[in-house]
Amino acid sequence: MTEPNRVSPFPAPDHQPVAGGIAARARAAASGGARYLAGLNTEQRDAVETLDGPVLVLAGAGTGKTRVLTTRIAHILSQGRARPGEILSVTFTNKAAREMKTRLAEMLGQAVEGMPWLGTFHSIAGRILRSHAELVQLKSNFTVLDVDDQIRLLKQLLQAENIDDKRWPARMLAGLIDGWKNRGLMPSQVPPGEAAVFGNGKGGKLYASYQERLKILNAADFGDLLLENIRLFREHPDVLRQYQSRFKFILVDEYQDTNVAQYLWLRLLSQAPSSGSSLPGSPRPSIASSEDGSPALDAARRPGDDDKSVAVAGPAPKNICCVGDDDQSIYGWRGAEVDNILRFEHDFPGAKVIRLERNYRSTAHILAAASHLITHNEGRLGKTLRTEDVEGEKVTVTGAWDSEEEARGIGEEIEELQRKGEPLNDIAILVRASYQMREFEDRFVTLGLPYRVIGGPRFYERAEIRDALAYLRVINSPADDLAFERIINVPKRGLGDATVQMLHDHARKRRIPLFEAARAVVETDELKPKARGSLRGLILQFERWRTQREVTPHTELAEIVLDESGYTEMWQKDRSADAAGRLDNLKELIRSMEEFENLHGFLEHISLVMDREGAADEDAVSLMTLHSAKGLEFDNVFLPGWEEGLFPSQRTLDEQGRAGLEEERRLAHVGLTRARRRAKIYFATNRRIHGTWTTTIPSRFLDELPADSVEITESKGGSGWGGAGGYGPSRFDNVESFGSSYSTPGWQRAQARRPASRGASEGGFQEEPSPFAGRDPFGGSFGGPFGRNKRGPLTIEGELVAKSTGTTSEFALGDRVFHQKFGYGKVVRIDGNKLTIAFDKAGEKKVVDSFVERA
DNA sequence: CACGTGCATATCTAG
DNA sequence: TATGCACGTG
Repeated sequence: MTEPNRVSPFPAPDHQPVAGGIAARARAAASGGARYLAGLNTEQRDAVETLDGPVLVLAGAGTGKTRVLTTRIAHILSQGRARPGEILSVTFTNKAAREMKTRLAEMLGQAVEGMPWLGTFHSIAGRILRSHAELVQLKSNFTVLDVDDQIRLLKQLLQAENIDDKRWPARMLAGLIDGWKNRGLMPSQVPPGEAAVFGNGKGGKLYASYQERLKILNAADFGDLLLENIRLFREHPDVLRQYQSRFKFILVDEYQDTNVAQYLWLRLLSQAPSSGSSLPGSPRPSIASSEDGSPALDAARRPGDDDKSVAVAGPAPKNICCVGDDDQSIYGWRGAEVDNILRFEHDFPGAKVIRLERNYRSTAHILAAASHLITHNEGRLGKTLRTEDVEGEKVTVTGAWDSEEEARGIGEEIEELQRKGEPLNDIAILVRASYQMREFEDRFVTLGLPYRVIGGPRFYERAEIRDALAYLRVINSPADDLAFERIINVPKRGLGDATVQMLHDHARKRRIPLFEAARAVVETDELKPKARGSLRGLILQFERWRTQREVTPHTELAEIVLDESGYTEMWQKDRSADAAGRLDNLKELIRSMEEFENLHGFLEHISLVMDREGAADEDAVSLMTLHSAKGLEFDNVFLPGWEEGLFPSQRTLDEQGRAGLEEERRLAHVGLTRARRRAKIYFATNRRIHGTWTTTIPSRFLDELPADSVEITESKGGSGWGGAGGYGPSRFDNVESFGSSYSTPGWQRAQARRPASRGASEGGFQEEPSPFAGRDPFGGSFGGPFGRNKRGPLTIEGELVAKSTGTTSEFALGDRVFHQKFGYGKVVRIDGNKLTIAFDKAGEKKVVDSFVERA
């Protein structure tokens, strides 16, 4: 604080009073000659310093996007252009929001408590909605429904309408409704043709009644958080104006992923407060009349002014800055509109477009491969990434006979890297579809190679977490029917469908909540004595918990509830493999409750911000889908499964045609650009699809890589068919049948390298047993594509275990053990540090002893 | 009502 | 192949 006198004009932000104020600290930092600007390149600096008017920052992969965003915020603050509470900064994921907060804190020197409007689209929209809930027929304590609740509710509606939910699954309707909401459509705005496709023309009506039900339940789904927010703004211009003048600056991360609803929301907020009367009506309005008073933040207007005086001071500039990369738009299927970013200059006239093209992440070869690949897309804004890094290793392309060999090859390469001292944390395997992961998991388990799966079911989507939350929700609001219904018979209490149906009927007739209905029904003889007693017991328990709530801390209460309800016991008794993990999750849930003031506060935020962040300290290979890899980077990246049908996915091609292909290509681009030093692509000639082996052809994307940056290598795990590795015999040999696409230099070389003596050129491998089946040099089975001897005698696997210690195992034959993935089992064979275990559920498996513990 | 069996089905997946 | 769900039986 070199200039303490300048601190006083800045009242602490309205929401989170912070001693010392971020703005003040930022400005103090700035007084040292804007140190935060040092180290930025010209474009980055331009992106940070262009504060007035709309700005689109096209930030290619690895060009320092987050850095620009956070520095820009620091810059705004230090220039005194706005207070922390006047900057709206939106991201898609909690993770991204957290990261920005952390980086900002580093930059400004302390925890960032004072950025109340930095968050995800949903959390911010939800927060605005809560302050004005009554204007959209909700109460401020409305519940945010998760997908499960949503489905349950829709099922009820389908039943009421007598629609066969087999022909018309609730899931499908949920998808449609979600899609409509993503596009900003209220029930009345859905094109009649579209509404009719579901349930013999009842789709639109169902959507409408679903919305009605939500209001009655005082609930909103994720889509509503934005959609209702838009409605709020449209129907109450005064409220809109309030936010328009509050937010002096808007920043948007990953703009290419925004959907129409988010676009509309941003557009409303980014308009000047006084022109708020002309509201967008159509989903894609163009902003007329904005050239007039665009930039011009009056130099006289300092942030010391309060909102009111600013509003009077004249039209606020549309200081919106969107950062994104059209080449990384991979969520089209989720409603994202690449169009939003492609049309930015049109939507925000006078916009300045800044391209960040200097890549700080990857070596030249990797970057060349990724850039060249992506040029095959047509609809793009166009960027040319460049690097000053070394050339590095070429991108490798390796063919494997089948997916098992692929996994073996990658496993071996990883062990080689490991021997060279490469940390496993710097290695990732990125797959197109999650089912590809299994093969790698199996392989790593046998190798004793630590790995972690990123993505998958999110923490709060897990059944045990939602069950636990449902108990708490019922305690918190007795009228939460969906929660009550969820746990009424969990654990089993003998209260099945019949009972629930009865309660429903009663509740509907009397127009009372289910819980209320239950209370009434137990006083009657309508239920059998057993069910009645059981239900009464449950009601009494809830009433007791509600009383306890007044005197017990909420974390403790949660423990009591889980305990007394028998829920914990239910999982303790469960002997399935994941039961232990579920109990851990419950503990984790209770631990996370500590961060909140009370039960109510916890529940209000839970569905929006719960994230599981697994223990990441351990050194392990990361395994994830390409989608969940976005935003991450690793030194070494393996990209298996580059085959037609799988990648690009046939289904995407069928459903989306050319657009689908382009999105798949962007996915490939994302995959490659995750790599800092090594990118290794694999494809298999044979892959099992739903149980049957199919011969595949290499992905067309391989042909789109620049020959100069690619090296064709042999599979390291290729001992399977004579150690030759190379390319599997397939119809692929018949180049003519694929036209010219396989005549690229890379392929010619690939062809040339193939062992001619193998003479495996006649197709038809799908039907005929491979001539090489069983011919592996170790005399064992090689687990070829025909599935024989899959779990045969000791194979070469044994030799691949790099870290066999030679010490004898601490386990004895017959020991009862537990394994994270396979559950409980008995040791039936010991071989050094490798155990063969007969698992109760998973059958016989060979694992390394460090992966099991005594049960 | 709880449990077992048979059958259809099969991407990616934020909030 | 494997999982989830819808139905039928004990």
